[in-house]
Amino acid sequence: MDKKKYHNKNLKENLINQGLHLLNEVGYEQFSMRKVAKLCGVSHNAPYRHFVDKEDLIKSILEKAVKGFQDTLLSAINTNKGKPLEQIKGIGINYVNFFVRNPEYLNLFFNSELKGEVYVKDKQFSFEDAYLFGILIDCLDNYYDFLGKKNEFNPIIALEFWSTLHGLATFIINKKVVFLDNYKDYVIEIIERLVLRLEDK
Amino acid sequence: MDKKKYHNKNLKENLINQGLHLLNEVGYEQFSMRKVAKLCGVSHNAPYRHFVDKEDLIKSILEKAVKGFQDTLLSAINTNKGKPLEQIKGIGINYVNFFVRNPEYLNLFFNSELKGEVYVKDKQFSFEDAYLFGILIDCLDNYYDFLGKKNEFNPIIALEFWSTLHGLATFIINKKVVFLDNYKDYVIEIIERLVLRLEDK
DNA sequence: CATGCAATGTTGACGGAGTCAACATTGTGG
DNA sequence: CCACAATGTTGACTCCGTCAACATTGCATG
Repeated sequence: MDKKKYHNKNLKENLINQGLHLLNEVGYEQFSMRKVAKLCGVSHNAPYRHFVDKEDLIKSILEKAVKGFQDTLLSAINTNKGKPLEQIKGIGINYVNFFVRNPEYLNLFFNSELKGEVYVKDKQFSFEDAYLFGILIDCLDNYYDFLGKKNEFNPIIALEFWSTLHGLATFIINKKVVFLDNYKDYVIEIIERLVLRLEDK
Repeated sequence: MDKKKYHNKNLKENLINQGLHLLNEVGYEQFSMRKVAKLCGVSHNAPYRHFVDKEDLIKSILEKAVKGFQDTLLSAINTNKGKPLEQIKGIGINYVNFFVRNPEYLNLFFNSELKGEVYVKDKQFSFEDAYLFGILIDCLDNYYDFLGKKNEFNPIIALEFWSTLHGLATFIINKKVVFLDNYKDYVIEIIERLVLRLEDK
């Protein structure tokens, strides 16, 4: 084919895709610019024509990975249309599941900046990354609307909900908590405790 | 002094201390075996007489760092003797504060294994790392005792409490949530919401 | 169509890193 | 006192990120 061509035409996209695979396979520590270049059948310096440095490439890889994350959350919404409570539970479960299946991303998503768009600006605080939590917050907001008390929605509730999911995912991935049978049941239990409180106050 | 001596007598301890400082100053990414060796005024291979590899040295550094973490939590207990509720709140605040002041440790503590001693073994799940959460769980257990319903203590409550704190710390450190004024007030608010539920059920 | 420049890719080099092997020094127990 | 284990040094190897110099390609402009 055109494998031997000097100009690749879409090397940039290739680097991102191969980089994504490499990251999943060997993890962040073993990830290297030169390995990605080799996977693309290109010299060790070719990537530098498309990314200013390693961090830049990784950032692009993460943007793609985040899309997968968002799809996971959105699927919980789409399979529970008209049932906002079920949507919330589904998002919680899928949030944890995603990181259990892709543990490498847990740190990468939250350590680097990605796109730092402000999502919600409250009088108390602001959520700084629409990519990562926009869906969850919209969903909670929607639930309050469903309950007929839209104006009672307090962003701090979203923050607490989100924090709990995230901590839980962290501990499960790193085996700080080991569930003796399927962990999903306990994730659901915690989510239900959280949801219960949403109604209360 | 005895700087020039061939045998250092306590190089191992020195490597851990200098390594701790280096880790705090330059972060995990920039941390290197050779830099630590240089800080100790020793050849680049001397550390290998005391640690089998880089991971081994870092593990030792973390064991020391965890002691600082535990001290932070214990201070909340000691300054609130006889007031278990205040102890819990204090632990929550100090937990978040510790990682805000030492953001490097957030990932290091929870990604590597440290000492994987099982702390609580329940019929549902087990907490696998006494170092990291033993104090918090004891404190919650103690609070239930104080309330006169010791047998109602459900480990899943500890898991939820702990997860929330951890997620919160993660988001604050990585600026996913930016508090417009002092973040501590909001941490307290979330902790109080958590504590409130401890009494309920 | 020619040509010249920007975009893209290659080669080579550099220093920093982890770690292995061979060697040097020291401290200690018999 | 001496042999051996413990500890430290030197040098080498490979991998890595990245810079500089050079090569090739494709496209726009005349």
